[in-house]
Amino acid sequence: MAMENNTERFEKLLVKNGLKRTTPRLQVLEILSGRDSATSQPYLEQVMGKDADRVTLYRVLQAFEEKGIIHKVLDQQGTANYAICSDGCSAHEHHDEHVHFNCDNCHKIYCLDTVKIPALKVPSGFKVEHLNLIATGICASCADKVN
Amino acid sequence: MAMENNTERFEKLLVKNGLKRTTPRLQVLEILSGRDSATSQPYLEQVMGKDADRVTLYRVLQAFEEKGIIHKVLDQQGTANYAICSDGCSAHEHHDEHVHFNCDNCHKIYCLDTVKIPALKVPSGFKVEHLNLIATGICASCADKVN
DNA sequence: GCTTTATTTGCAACATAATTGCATTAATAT
DNA sequence: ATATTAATGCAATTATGTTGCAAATAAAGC
Repeated sequence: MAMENNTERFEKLLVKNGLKRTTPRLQVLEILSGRDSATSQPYLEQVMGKDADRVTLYRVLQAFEEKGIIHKVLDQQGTANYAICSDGCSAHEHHDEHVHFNCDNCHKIYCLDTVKIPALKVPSGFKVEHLNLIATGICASCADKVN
Repeated sequence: MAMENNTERFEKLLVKNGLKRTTPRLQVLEILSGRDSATSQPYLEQVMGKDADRVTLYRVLQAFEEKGIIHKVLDQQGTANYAICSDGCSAHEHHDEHVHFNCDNCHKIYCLDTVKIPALKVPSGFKVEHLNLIATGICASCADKVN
């Protein structure tokens, strides 16, 4: 049980990014870290309840995204979902070019960190900066339940 | 100049899909067909102006999408953009699994019909139904202008 | 061409989501 | 402990999307 305390880790993360250690921010990090898939903005709003103003949540998420602490994935409905970035991310370069999987059944969004997006041939003249691949279908967990 | 008139083509397209030939519908088809990239809902709204109600536009786009006449692409901001489907599309199966290119400069969305999405290896258990790949960067036209 | 039928539109009302300005509060530095 | 700066919460506003319904319009039948 010598593992570092979550809150401690998050506090360091905030300081490192020049953000103050505030309650709403720690709360968001706690929630996001406790989930195995990306978390939708509406869900966050619901869980935080009256603990934080809706506006604050918007601003916290925006700040985190700018600093590269979290990354945003839009699902097929255009709803924003957020997940904590792996260590490779930074304010200047998000290494979030892994595939996201949007389950049609449970609507969770999984970051498939291990699946890299294959290189792409585009028409000449186009300069690709980022790739964003969302797969939809049935996730492993939902497929299991059917059996 | 023996080429078939646009309006005529569109009227046939509507009838074929069991939709009545109405002014707002023809207008939307005209606008979409006159552009080299997908068209955002807000832009359509602006161009149509008071010619059509906002609600009508929503319904026209929805009907077209259901029939497979157009397809929707969400850009990186989650805004809906629409493009006329290539002939392979139908109500039951959209053959829109080509790459979309979202220009960071002009914000246009191009359908790169010629670029196919490469097959993908996902973790076992996940069943992929559809793939959706959006590349962002600078489009050929914007890259040209810089020179 | 006129009438009937069914679809489509436009309006109004409503619901939801997102943004902005500003005063108050809270966190860090001195 | 105080000063300084950042962050929050509230109120107001704007944008975005949805629903029900009456009026208008398109296609079909006479």
